[in-house]
Amino acid sequence: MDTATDTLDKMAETFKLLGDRTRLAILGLLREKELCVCNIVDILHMSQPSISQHLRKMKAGGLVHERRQGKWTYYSLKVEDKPYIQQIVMEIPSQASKLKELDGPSLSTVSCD
Amino acid sequence: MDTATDTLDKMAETFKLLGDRTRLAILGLLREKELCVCNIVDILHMSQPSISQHLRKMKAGGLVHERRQGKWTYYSLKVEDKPYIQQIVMEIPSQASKLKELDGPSLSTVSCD
DNA sequence: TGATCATATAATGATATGCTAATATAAAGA
DNA sequence: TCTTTATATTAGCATATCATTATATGATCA
Repeated sequence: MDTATDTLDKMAETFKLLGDRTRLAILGLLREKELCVCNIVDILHMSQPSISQHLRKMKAGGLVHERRQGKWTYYSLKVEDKPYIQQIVMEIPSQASKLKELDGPSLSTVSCD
Repeated sequence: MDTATDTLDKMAETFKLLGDRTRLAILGLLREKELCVCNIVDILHMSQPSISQHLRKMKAGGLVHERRQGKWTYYSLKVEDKPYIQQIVMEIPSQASKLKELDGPSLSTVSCD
């Protein structure tokens, strides 16, 4: 296996991470702001283990950064050092509307498309 | 499902296509020039059905264009209309060295990394 | 210390993916 | 027409992936 082969495999692994609707949605959310696991669970209406596993994979793949604070684990994008990945994350349709309730008064205003 | 959801799914499908080592290699080859199936089979040392199936998927996903001429089917990139995909294809490590034998005198010079 | 909250991990099952082997199609030439 | 060449398609199998269920860890607080 030469260097180009290694790079090809690494690229493929990264795109596998991006080839999932839920993970793209998470990246779209993290583009707006750092979030804890429970925020993402609430917003995407998915189970906690499922979100946790997606985040673990993306962390292993170097796409997100983890920060622990008390009971919470906060995740944020880690794409500054990866120009073409950053480009891709910018292309994800905005998830900003789903973040509204985090700033607003009530969870009852969550949009459920 | 809203429009953003559709787009998210489409993006995920595209990245699934890119999340395979063989398909990335094929795209890297097609970046250099249009190729027929048998060329790709020879260069990548993979079975004809496997390559054919990968090409079919990429054609379905709109990444490549098919042109039939006589016994041969030629494939080429179809990414001009997709800026961020085009960007990605440019990032694929060069496969140009593997194309040498197509211009050179003998197949015995094929590089097999 | 015991209870609760936030998150992680493990086990399981269903579906998806990629390769191979075998066969089908279709064009070109003898 | 028969054969060869190039490609496509199908079926089968092994592995990978994703969601769920159940359980574990670890921090906070009464």
